[in-house]
Order: sequence, then structure tokens, then C-alpha cells
Amino acid sequence: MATHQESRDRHRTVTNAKGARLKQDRALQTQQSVLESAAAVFAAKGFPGVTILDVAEHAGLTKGAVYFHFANKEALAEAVAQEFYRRLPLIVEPALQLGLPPLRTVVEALQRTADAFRDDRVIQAGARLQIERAYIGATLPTPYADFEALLARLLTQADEAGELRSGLSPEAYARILISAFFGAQHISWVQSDRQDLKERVTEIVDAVLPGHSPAG
Amino acid sequence: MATHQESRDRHRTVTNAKGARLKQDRALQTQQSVLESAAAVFAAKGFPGVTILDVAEHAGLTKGAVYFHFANKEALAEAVAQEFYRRLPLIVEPALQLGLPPLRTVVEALQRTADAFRDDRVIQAGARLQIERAYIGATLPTPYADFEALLARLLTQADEAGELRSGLSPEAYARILISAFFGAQHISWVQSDRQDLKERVTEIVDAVLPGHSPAG
Amino acid sequence: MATHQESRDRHRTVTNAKGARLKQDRALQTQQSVLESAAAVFAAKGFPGVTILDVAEHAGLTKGAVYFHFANKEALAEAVAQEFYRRLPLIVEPALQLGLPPLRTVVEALQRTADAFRDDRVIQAGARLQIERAYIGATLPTPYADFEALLARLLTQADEAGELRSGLSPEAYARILISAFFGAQHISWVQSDRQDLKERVTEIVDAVLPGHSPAG
Amino acid sequence: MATHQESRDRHRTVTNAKGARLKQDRALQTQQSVLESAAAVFAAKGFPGVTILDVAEHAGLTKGAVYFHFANKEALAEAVAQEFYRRLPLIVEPALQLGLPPLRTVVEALQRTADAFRDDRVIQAGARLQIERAYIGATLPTPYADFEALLARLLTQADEAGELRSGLSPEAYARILISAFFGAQHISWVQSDRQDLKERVTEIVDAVLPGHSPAG
DNA sequence: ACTAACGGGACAGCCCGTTAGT
DNA sequence: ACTAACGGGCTGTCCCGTTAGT
Repeated sequence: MATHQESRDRHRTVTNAKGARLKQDRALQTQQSVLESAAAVFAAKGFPGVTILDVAEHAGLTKGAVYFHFANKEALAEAVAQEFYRRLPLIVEPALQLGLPPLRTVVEALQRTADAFRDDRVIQAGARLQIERAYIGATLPTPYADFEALLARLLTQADEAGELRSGLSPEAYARILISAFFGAQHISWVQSDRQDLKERVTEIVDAVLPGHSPAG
Repeated sequence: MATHQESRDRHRTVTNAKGARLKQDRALQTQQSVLESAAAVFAAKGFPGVTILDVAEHAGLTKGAVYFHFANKEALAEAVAQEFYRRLPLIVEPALQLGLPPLRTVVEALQRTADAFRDDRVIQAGARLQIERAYIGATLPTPYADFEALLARLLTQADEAGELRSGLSPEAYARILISAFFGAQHISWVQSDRQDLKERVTEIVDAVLPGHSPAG
Repeated sequence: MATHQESRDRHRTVTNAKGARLKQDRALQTQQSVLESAAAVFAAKGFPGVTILDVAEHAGLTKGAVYFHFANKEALAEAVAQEFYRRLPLIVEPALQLGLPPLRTVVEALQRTADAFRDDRVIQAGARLQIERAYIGATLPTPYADFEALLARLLTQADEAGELRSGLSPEAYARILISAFFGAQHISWVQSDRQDLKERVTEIVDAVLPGHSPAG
Repeated sequence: MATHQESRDRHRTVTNAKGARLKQDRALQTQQSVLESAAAVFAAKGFPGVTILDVAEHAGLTKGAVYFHFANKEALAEAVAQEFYRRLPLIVEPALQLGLPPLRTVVEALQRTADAFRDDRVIQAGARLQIERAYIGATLPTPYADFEALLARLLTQADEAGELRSGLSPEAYARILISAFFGAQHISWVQSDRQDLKERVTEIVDAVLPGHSPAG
């Protein structure tokens, strides 16, 4: 439920199912409410398991109202996925401002992301929709591409600072971390509803990025 | 498509939808064909996306025939998942016989598994059904638990042989490898239909298990 | 087709498949039309023989529309049965107002009921669904309990007025009349589509309630 | 379960599904067993509710075996109904031999029939199939016609002996008794699994045929 | 902007009856 | 005479998306 930047949302362009700009403030709130509801039910039941009625009831509306704001189920999923990809960097950003050495920054970013996966419904929904992309006709972004690029950048800095063991490229490390994070997130979800995700992520960085902390 | 031990299959008890033993040889082949077809379509379209008619047509049969062999869609998925979990150790087993040092054995096992994920429809289907377990009423085994246990055993040997960096337990290494493998497998699937999975796995073991090869 | 009190129907609470109040006038008519159609096809083909498509087509709608108004086939049958039990007393009531002696009132009530069984589709459907109760999951009211109670009350009055032969209780007479009516109705249905039901009922009251008329 | 004349069954012509005479003794027994099983399940679940598999399993056979003996479900129902109509007079016959006065004979016949309805699966099945005749394509005999004729004959004798109140013809009395018996049988089935049928029948004859007993 | 009502189409599961096989 | 296996077809239910109505 973390909503780091709702104030900023007011300034985004918001359109309804037919692409018309929403004028009324009530509509904006309704649309946001539908999106949050969609995230909640997508996270809980997955794209194929969710009906429009589920979304509507979760939002306290009727199906028709949902269809006024989103053209169809697919569009709803797209909107949630976009919100997911919009939030990811916002979760990481603060970690970049801490002035830590590059490797520690990577660790910090991953751990904050782990927290978000545990707590934020939109993030959870996005992760699930990401997996279920095949059921969503629309073209979702390449999974975690931006996040991987961000890690690659940080790791390149770390490499130049000599913090990285040689033998593998920074890009390879980024790929590995993304894979491991994604896998850990999924398995942790199934086994403990992501309660142990942070520890799993810590294990991963300890193994993949030795020397990232004084204790390493 | 790997069929390492079909000769052995003859001796397994094979039952139809009602639990009755199959007695005609043709039926054994039909059931196997249905199962392979189910694996193929589950791998391609996922559990919610698959129709019983899909399975039947892929096998060149009618729905009635499919329902003779499997009680319902769920039972089909369960059978495929079971076959998945049956095959996994069979893929790894040969790697254990090579007489390699423990760490190299782990690498070998993961790489053979990567090949199987790339080539074997049943493995692919199993991986997908594993993800979609929520849509399948029946209770599937805990994901990759056996595989993780196997890795943990090998890694314990490696640890005792001093091949493992200290700081993390063998169990932690097993968890990490499973997570990374699972994640890599998924991302590789989306991005390259698993064509680059082997390289990704190689990257992973290079990063997580340094010193496993003369080159490492 | 007797619709003695449609004006009163307007004031009953009418809900759709999900229990929501119907708010549009068109919907009220549609639902009534579906119910009448259901009665017609249930009367003609019986619960197991009726398809939802039968009902829909008879009402000039699609299955989707039917399912908006009734949750499932069972709910349709229940609604028809309820309407049946609602109409029965309304058929009898006028006979009670005629100021006839008790025994004659009983006769009058049974004869009017016989007419209704011959003419009213809902009554016919109700009678059939009553028989087929085992196929309907829902619990229908005990067959003809209210009607039997009503007869018992009238017959008690007759007894007190000395109109009843002694030897049997009023309740027993009520049971007998109900049984005989029900049986006559069924046999008459099979043999003459209930065209001779009234005469059969007249025979019955002549035999069971002698002295109910000047001619008796 | 009363099987008054199984010894006699051996001499009836018995044919299989294709009309061929059954030669083997085992087959005769199997066919009889199938018929009894059909009666049991028809009595319990009704024609539309019964599947051929139900019959087969109740008889400890496979569907194929049932289809060897009976062409289809309809033929099974017909055979059970025929057995029903064959048994009815056999239940009554002994009552005719008692040398009672006509009216007492009628009462005796009805009470023995009531016992049979309570105890004999084939009778119960026949009664139910009779009601469900519309679902059975084949033409069943007019319901209870023979039984009604038998009663009419006895009642004519009673009339000639002056045992019958005037005002109604013996045929009318027969119709009434059949209706009342049939109705009582059905209601008693629903309400008490026919445990109180005999008492209901006694009530009926007390009311319809006064003077049939010293006590009347 | 939102609700109520309706159309349309798909799919799982079931079961009848037949055929291949013994 | 009987079993195992298979073909074929139907129907209840669900749900998506649209339209009528407010």
C-alpha cells in the first residue's frame, strides 16, 4: 500500500476507456480506486483468475463503472503493470542518494525492493502480471529491463572502483542478481508469502557480491 | 522430449480416470500420448489457457478419450507435474556418476537441467504449471524442494572438501542456486525461448561458486 | 394463465440472480416473462428435460439474460414452485367468501383448484416440479401441506356442524382428499391432458363427502 | 425385495439387446441381475437421474455388459416397467383366493399392494417410472389400467351384492380408489419413505368404502 | 459518470452408445 | 459373454463486453 507520490499523480495525464481526458476530480479518484482494486485482486488471484466483477466489487462499484475507466481487462492489467514499472525506480531512488559506495548501493537498492515486494500491492500485482504476461494480449515491457540496466550501471561503477571480483562483466552480475531476485521473490511468495524475502535477498548478495560490507 | 527410461515406464502402475489399471497395450500408449500432448499445450499456453479440446486434438483424439484417461483438467496437470518431478532427478543422476569433485558435479547437474528445460516439453510444462499452481486445485509438491535438497547434499560435500567459500551455509548456497536458476529460466524463456539459458546458468555458477573449474 | 392479482405483484420485492432489487420497469416485465416461460417449459418437459436455452428461447431472450434474473436452473424451478404455492390459496380464497356451508365450500375449493390445474401453466408446472423434487437440489415445501391444512380447517367446521360422517377425523378426510386429488390430477394429466379432471374431482367428493349437496 | 415367483422366471422367453434368445444359464442370471439393479437405481434416483454406469456398478459389471443385455436405457426402463405390471396381479391374486366378500377382497387387495409398494424394489421402480413416463421414449401401458379393471370387477360384484352405496358406479369407485391409492403412495413416499402407506390406505378405504368391515 | 440489464460465446464435465479386443 | 477403450454431442455455467437508461 506504499503510495510514495500520490501528490504527483494529480499532474499525470489521466484518460478514460475511450482515451478522453478526465475532467472531473471525482472521476480521477474513482479511476485510481479502480486501479488499486485491480492491483489487489490481480495480486491475489492473478490475471486469468480475476473477473471484472471482482475488481468492481473490490472498489465498491459496478462493472459498468470499471468499463468506463478501462477499455477491458487487458487495459486494466496494462495500467497496473505500468504503475509497477513506474514505482520500481522510485523505490530505488532514495538508496542512490545515500552516498554509499557502489556495491553497498546495489545491496541497499535490492533490500528496499524486497521490502516493497513484501508490502506494496501494486508491486506484488506487477510481479504476478509479469509472470502471466502470456495471458495479457498487450505487450508488456521486457521484464525488469530498466531495473537490470540500473544495476548494471551501479556495478560498472563498482567495477571501476575495483569492488568487483574479476571474471564476470558488470552486465553479467546484473543479470544474475535480477534472476536470483526474481526467483527468490517467487519462491518466497509461495512458501512464506514473501515474509522471508529480505533474508533471501541478503543471502544472495552475500554470495554474489562478496566484500560489499565490512562483514563480507 | 528426453525419454531416458521408457523401458522402465512399462513397470509403473498406470491407471485411468477411475483408478482402474490399464490393461490393453494400446491404452498405455494412448495415455502416454495424452500426457505428452498435455505437456506440450500446457507448456505453450498455460493451465488456464488450455482447453481439454486442445489436449485432445493435439493427441489426435476426442475429449471423451481424454476423459477416459484423466478425470479432469486438474488431474491432467497433476500427472504432468508428477512426471516433471519424476524426471528431474533422472536428468541429474548421470552427472552424479561422473566421479567429478562435488562442486563440479553441482555445475554439471545445473547445466544438464538447463538443457532439459530447453529441450524437454514435460520439463517446460512442469515449470509453468509450478508457477500456475494457484489455478490448479490440487496440491502440487513444494516447488523444487527435492532438487534443492539434492544440491544441498552436494554442497555439503563440497564444503567438507573445502571447496566452498565460508560465510554461507551449504543450504543457503542451495537456496540461492535454486532461486537464480528458476529466475534465469523464466527470464530466458520470455526473452529467448530459453535458448540462452545454459549461458545464463554458467554465469550464475561462475558468480556463486567460484573455483569450481580450473578456469574459475 | 390465470393472473388473478397482477396489480398486487407490483408491490412484491423482486430481486435478480444476485439478490439485488430490480429497479427498471422493463426488468420486472422481463423477469416475469422468464418465469412464465420457465413455467411453460417445465410443465411441458419437466425439470430434467428442460434446457436453459429452452427457457430463454421461449421468452425471446438469450441465456445470458435468463442468468441475470435467476442464478441457475434450480433457482428458476424454485421461483416457479413458490409462485405455485402462492397461487394455490388465491385460487381457493374466493370460494371461502361465498358463504356456503363448510362441506360445500370444500367441494367448491377443490373444483376451482381442478380448473386451475387444467388452465394455469404455473400450477401445472408447480405440480410437476413437486413430483420431480428429487432432481431439484433446493428444498421445496412439503407437498400440499398448506392446502391440506386449509381443508382440515374447513372439515373441522363441517364436523362441528354435524356434516361429516363419524368414524374418521377431519384431518384424515383432508389427507384422503389431497391424496385422491393429487392422484386424479396425475392420471387425468396422462390420459386426457387434465380435460376430465373436474369430473374426476366431482366423483371423488361424491364418494368421500356424501351429503355435501342436496343431490348427494 | 419380494420375489414371489422367481422359479417361474426360468420359463419365460429371455432375449438380449439384439433380440437373440439367450442360451446360456449364466447369461440369464446376469440379465436378471441387471434388471434388479436397474430397478433398485431407478427406484432410488429416477430415470433421468440414472446412468448406465450406475446400473452396471450396482450389478458388479461393466457398462458393456449392460448393453449386451439391453439395447439402451429406455429398454431397461421398459423391462422394469413390464416386470412391475407383471407383478401387480401376482400380489393381488392371493387375496382373491381367500373367499372374502367382495368389498373385503378389495380392501385386502389394496393393503397387500400397499405392502408391496413399501417392500418391493421393482414395484417402487415401476411406480416411479410410471410417473416419469415422459422421459422414456417408449410407450408404457396406460397407468394402472389393469389394476383399475380388476377393482372394477370386484366392485361390480359388491354392487350386485348390495355392499356398495348407490349414487356412483363401480367403475367410478375403481377410478377413485386408484387415484387415491396412487396419490397416497406418492405423498407417503416423499414424507415417510412409504412407512405410513398402509395406514393411509386403510383411511382411504374406510372413507370410500364404508361398511367393508364389521367395524365400519 | 455511473447503473441496470442484456447479448453472445466459450468451456468443463458428463454420459450415451459403439467399437476394438479377449 | 464380457471388458476396455473411445467417439460424439450436449448443457449448465460463467464471464466478457455492450447497450439502454438515469
